Amino acid sequence: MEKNDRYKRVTLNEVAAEAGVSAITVSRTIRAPNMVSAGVRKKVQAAIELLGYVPDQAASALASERTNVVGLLVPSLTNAVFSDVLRGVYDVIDGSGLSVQIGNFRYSPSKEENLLRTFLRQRPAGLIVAGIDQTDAARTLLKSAPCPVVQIMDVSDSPIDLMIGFSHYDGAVEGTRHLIDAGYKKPGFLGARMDPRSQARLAGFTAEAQVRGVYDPNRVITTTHPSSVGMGGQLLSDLLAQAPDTDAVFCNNDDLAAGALFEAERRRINVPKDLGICGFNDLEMSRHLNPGITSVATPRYEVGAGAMTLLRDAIADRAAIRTPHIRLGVELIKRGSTRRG
Amino acid sequence: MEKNDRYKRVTLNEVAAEAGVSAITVSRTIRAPNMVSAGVRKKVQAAIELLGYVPDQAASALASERTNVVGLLVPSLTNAVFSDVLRGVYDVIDGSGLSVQIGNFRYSPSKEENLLRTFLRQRPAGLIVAGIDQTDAARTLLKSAPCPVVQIMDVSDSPIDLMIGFSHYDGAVEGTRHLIDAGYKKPGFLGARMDPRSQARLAGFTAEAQVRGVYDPNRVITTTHPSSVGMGGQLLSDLLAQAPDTDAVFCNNDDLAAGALFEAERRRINVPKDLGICGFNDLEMSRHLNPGITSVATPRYEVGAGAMTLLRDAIADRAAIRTPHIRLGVELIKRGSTRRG
DNA sequence: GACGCTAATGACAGCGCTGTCATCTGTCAA
DNA sequence: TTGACAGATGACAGCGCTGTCATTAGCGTC
Repeated sequence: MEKNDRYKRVTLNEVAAEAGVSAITVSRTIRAPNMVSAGVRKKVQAAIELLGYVPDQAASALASERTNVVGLLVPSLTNAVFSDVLRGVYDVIDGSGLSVQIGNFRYSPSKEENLLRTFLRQRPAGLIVAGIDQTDAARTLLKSAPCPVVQIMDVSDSPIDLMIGFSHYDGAVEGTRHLIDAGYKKPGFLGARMDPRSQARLAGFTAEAQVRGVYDPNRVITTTHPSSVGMGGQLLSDLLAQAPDTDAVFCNNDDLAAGALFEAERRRINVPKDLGICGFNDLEMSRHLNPGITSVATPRYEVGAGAMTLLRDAIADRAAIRTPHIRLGVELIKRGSTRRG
Repeated sequence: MEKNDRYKRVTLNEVAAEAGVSAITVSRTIRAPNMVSAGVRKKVQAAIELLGYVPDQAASALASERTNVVGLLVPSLTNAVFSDVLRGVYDVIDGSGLSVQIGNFRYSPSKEENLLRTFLRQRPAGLIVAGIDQTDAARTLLKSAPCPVVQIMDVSDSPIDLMIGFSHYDGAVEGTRHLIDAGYKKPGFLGARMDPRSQARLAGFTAEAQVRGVYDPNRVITTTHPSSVGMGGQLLSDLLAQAPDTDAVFCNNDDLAAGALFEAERRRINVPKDLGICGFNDLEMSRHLNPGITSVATPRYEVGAGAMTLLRDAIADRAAIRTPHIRLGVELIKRGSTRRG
C-alpha cells in the first residue's frame, strides 16, 4: 500500500480546497489563465505548487475528448535521417506539455494506413507523417482528421494540411549538374531502398543527365534492399561490371556514397580523378573521409523542429498559422570527391 | 460536425447491446477472455468486429489507474546506439497493445529525475531506463515505482528491478588485451562524452594496460564534448601531440575510431603497421573501411528487444519472470586496423 | 431433495477532469 | 438610481471504462 500511496494523486479538488476556490477555476487557471483574475490565479498557483499537483492526462483526455499526444509516423527507425528529425521534434516539444508517440510503418503503405487508424482513434493532438505519397485511403483519413496534420521531408502541390520539407528532385538535379559541370561525362546513379523520395532523386538525376545529353540507363543501378555502407560498395561493383567506363556516381544517400568510396579505394580507383562521387544528406562522416564526399546537405533537424513548431502553433490556433507550407532549401557541399584536378 | 462524427466512438455499451450482454462482459472478453464462456465470447467478438470497436485508452486508464504506455528514458537521441535499441524495442512492442513514450534526459541526472517523476505520475505500464547510474533520488523513485522497471545497456550487482545489458568494462579489457597481444607497446585511449559507460570503458582500458605494464596516463585523451567522427580525428591529433610515440588507440566508440583512422590517413600514418586502432560498438560502417576497424561488437538491438520482452512479460505476470537480470556478451571483431603485418 | 460450491454474468459507482450553462459582482450609460 | 452588460466564478453532469460486490445458474454430494 505504501508503494501506491506514493503515487496517490493530488486532485483538482484538493487544490481547489487548498486555494479556496472551485475545481473548475483551478482547471481554468491551468488551461486558460487569462479567464481567471490575477488574485485568484496567484492563490491557485501557490496551492498547485504547495501540493505538487500534476494533472491526470487520462481524465483530461476522457473529459475533453482530446489527448496531448502527437503521433509521428515514420517509415524507418534505422536511418540516421530519422534520428535527426526526431531530435528536432524533441527539442521543440520539450516543455510544451505535448508528448510524441512514434509509429514505424516500415515502408508499407498498408501498415501506414493501419497505424493511422489506430492513432486517429486515440484522438491525437496532432499528427506528423513522413512523405507526401500516402494512399488515397490514408489521404482521406488525414484530410478529415480532427487535428492538424504535418507532412514532412518532402514538398508537393497538394498538401493535406501543413507541410515542411525540401525537394529531393531539385537536390538531385543540383548534385548531378555539379558532377557534369566538374567534367564528368558518364555519370551513373546508385540507389537503395527506392522509396518515393529515392525515386524523386532518381528522377532528378535522370532529368538533368538527359538535358545534358549524358544519360545512359545502363548506368542506373538500384535495389529495393535497405541502404547501407556495404550496399554502396556492392552497387558500385555492379555498376562497374555493367558499365566499366562510368566516371562518376550520384548516390542516393551518404551511406551508399561512403561505401562506393571505400570500394573505389579497394579497387585502386582514384577518387576524384577517375571517379567522382556525390552523396545525398551530408551526414557528419562525409566531411571527414579522404577525400571528403561532396553531398547535398538536407535540413533534417530543421524539418523535425519546424514540423513540431507548426504543429504546436496549429494546436494552439490553427487560424494563426501564416506559412502552413514550408519549403526548405538544400545545399550542395562541394568536397574532394568531385574536385577533379 | 461531419468531420467529428467520423471519429464518434463505438462504446462498450453499444457493443454490449449488439451482442446482447452487459458492458462489463464485453470488457472482460477483451481483457480476460477465459473468464467468459466460449459462446458469449464468440458473440461479443462478432459484435466487436461488426461495429469496429476500439477501446478508449483514456477511459480505461482513468478507471483502472494504469496506462498502456511504456516510458523509455535515454540520454541521447543522436546516437546510432540509440536507434538500434529503439528498433529492438519497437520490433517487440508491435502488436502488444503497449506504446512507447521517449524521454531524452540529455545526460543530465537532474533532468532524468524530473522526467521520471513526470512519467511516474502518468502511471506507466513499465519503464525502461538507460544505465545503472541513477541518482539516489531516482533510484528511490524507481524502487517504489508501481510498475516493472528495466535498466538497460549496462550490468551491475544491484539492479533496481529488471536488467539487461553488457559489461562495458569487460569489452574494453578485451579490446585492450587484443591490442597488446597484437604487439602494440604504447596504447592510448580516446574518449568523448565520458558518460558513465564511457568511464567504465576507460576503467577497463586502464586496468588491462596496467596489468600488462603499458599504462601511461599521458596517452589517455578524453573530452566531455559529444562523440563524432570529427572528434575522433581531433583527439588523435591531441594524443599524438602529447605522446608522439603512441602506437595504438583504443577508442570509446566507432565514430571516434573512424575519425582516428581518417586522421591517420591524412598524416600518412600506416594503419595497422604504425598505429593500431580498436573501436567499440561495431557499427555497420566499420567493416567496410580500409582497413576494416577492429571493434568490440555490442548487442544493441538485442538489448532493446530483450528489455521490451522482459517488460511485456513482467507486465503480464511479474512472478513468472525466470531471468530478471540478463548479461549479454560482447564480441571482439578483429579486422585490418589491428592486423600487424 | 436440500445444501453448498464454483463459474458466469450483471448492477452500480466512480476514476479526475472539462463542457455547458447558471449565477454573481462590479461598472457604466442613460 | 436603474438596467444592461461583461467578466469572474461556480454547480453539475457525464466522458467510457473498470473494480467491487451481488446475483444467478449449474452441478455434485450426502
